[in-house]
Amino acid sequence: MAGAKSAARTVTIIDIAREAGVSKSTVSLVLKMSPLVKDETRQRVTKAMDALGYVYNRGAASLRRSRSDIVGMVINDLANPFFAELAIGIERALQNSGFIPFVANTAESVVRQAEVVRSMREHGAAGLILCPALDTDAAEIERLGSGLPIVLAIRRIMGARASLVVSDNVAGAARATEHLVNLGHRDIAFLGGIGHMVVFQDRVAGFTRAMNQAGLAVQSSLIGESMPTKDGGFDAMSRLLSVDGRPTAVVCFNDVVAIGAMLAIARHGLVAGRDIAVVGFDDTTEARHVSPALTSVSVDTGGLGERAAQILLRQINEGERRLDMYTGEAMLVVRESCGARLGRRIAS
Amino acid sequence: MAGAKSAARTVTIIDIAREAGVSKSTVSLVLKMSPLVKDETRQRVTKAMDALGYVYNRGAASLRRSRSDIVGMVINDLANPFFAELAIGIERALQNSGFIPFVANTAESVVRQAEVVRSMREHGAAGLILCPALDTDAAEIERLGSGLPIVLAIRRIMGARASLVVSDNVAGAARATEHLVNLGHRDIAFLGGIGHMVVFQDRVAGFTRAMNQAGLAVQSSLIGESMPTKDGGFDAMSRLLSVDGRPTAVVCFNDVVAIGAMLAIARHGLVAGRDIAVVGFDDTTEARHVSPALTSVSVDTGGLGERAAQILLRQINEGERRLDMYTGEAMLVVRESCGARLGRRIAS
DNA sequence: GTCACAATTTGGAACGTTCCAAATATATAT
DNA sequence: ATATATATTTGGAACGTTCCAAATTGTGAC
Repeated sequence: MAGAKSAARTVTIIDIAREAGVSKSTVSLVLKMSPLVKDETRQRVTKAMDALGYVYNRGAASLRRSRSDIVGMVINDLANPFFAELAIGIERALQNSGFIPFVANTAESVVRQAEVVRSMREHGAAGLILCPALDTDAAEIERLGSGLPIVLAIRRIMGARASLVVSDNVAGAARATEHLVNLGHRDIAFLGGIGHMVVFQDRVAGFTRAMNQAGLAVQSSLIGESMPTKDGGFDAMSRLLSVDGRPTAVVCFNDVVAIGAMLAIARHGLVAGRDIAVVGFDDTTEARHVSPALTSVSVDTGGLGERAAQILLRQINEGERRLDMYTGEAMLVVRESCGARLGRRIAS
Repeated sequence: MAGAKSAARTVTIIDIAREAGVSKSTVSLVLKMSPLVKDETRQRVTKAMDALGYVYNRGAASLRRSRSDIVGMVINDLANPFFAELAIGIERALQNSGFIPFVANTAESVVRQAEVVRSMREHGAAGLILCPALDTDAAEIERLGSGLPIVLAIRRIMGARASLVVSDNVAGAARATEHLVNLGHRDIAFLGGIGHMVVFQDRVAGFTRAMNQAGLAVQSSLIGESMPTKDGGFDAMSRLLSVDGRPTAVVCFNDVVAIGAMLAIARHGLVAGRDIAVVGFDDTTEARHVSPALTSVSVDTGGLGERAAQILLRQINEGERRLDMYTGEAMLVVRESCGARLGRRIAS
């Protein structure tokens, strides 16, 4: 169809102009939907455009207008469903904004992170949504972001001057803990995550607050750090189980840790939700899929992403210098792994 | 630090030239690592660059050279860990190629797919890796891709003129089926997937071939279509279980379907791997995380992604018109859900 | 037919880079 | 010193768009 164009020189606005018998300026006006151009002209131009198979050159355009329609989205671990959901939320919110996201995965590498951010800047990104890699500090953020609007998502970074979208980790962990307390648990452990992550600190803080409010002490032996992965959760739980006076319930750093922990529980011949109550954090889709289904703190991941996008857009469009901060609500979703559904209350 | 530049006009190659006392051409040479420029000059220039905080404008560059370093990556469902892994594989292979991926999620919408592809072309993408949305046909591919190198991943599309990277669905399904046959199963069902997906057809073909080779008939009642989701798998399995003469084993369209099926099995008071053997397809990370661990056909997802990227790069760099096709090997990974680990052979 | 005004259309001159042909500097041989 | 070759450097002229000020066309009133 359409006759084989051989040499394939790119079709430009000027070719269209010639074909439609107008000037390039007019074509440009048509392109930007200007109300200035007469209807009949507009039609002639659009006809010429798809006759020649024109494709708009955004690069050239943003060179001239010196602003682009690209926003960067830098994710520390796309393989993690939690961050994938976040990314999708961001994309959704960007849908009709006139901006298009540039996604990159850093795999928790600060080096790679610097590379991709640099590349995004070189491509003229108008702003950045960043889920910082594990060892990113405020100085690094400053270095990376200098000048362009940037919103940090999920991982708070002490001292960083940037907008922020996080979930209410303290309240969420507290709520999960309270729930376990109400079910009659007294010996409750916190499992997984590494000490220098702010998210970890926040969640432990919530845990501790709820424990104290219930008049319970938090012994340091009941806070078991680990990598925030399934294997980490498995190991940490195994350690906990091999010791006398094991807890009757655990609040986990996140869902993957919780799932690892449940595996360890099963490996010890115990049943999660019956012998030991487990609750996770983030409420990823996996939480629903494991068996027993995981009770988890839901943070409306997609919603956080959308919010991050909105904040970024506002910052870009209004040239706001003010830093924004949004804390998403955390709700407990009760399923089976905490034992509540069994009507069972495990006394200490 | 670095003194507040107020008006923030962008720093260009020309500013650098002035600062370093050379011409813009020289700066350009430095930028492209040309061996032509004298070492001492090069140093002066680089110094000027980070003194002024220069950031390269790739847009302008690719306008002039009329080729960009962007490749598009269009994924039908990023929330699905399988495709997320694929995406990561692609990104990894692109890492040091000088190209940077532009990722977009279509959420199985053909409309959205057309939009994002268009946007990528407007941004000058040099090529495209496309995991087509569900209802994409050859004509649509033609429309979208016309002109630029494009490789289709995972989902084959009848009649589409494009390079292709898929896993060996026929052999994989056959292998899974044989395994069940060897364990003594006679009544084996195929579960999940929808009839007009080519992937479905291929996997059913492999299933049928293996059954026939074992002298077993495939009754149509034993092929249960469903959406390729957890819920779909749950429903299809439930249907199967409520009927007399239920199968003793099921080959599932993919892992999510299998996980849904296992849920249904549990709901019926049965145990997957003991009462009914289940095998999945794709071997996503989830397969390892469920309990009982899911036996699945592994397709080296990341590897497929890398291969797709390689093919695309070759096509771009060598301007090859020839269409490439790669079929990734499919291996069975035996875990618990098929019962093999129990040493148990379920007689029919 | 002329005037004033609104509605359309239109040539350049940017935007920040690369590329080419040509200029200049440096080294080497005479 | 001169000629020759080699190593560096350098002005434009693109690339495909937008924007501005100015030109052209159309309309209605006189």
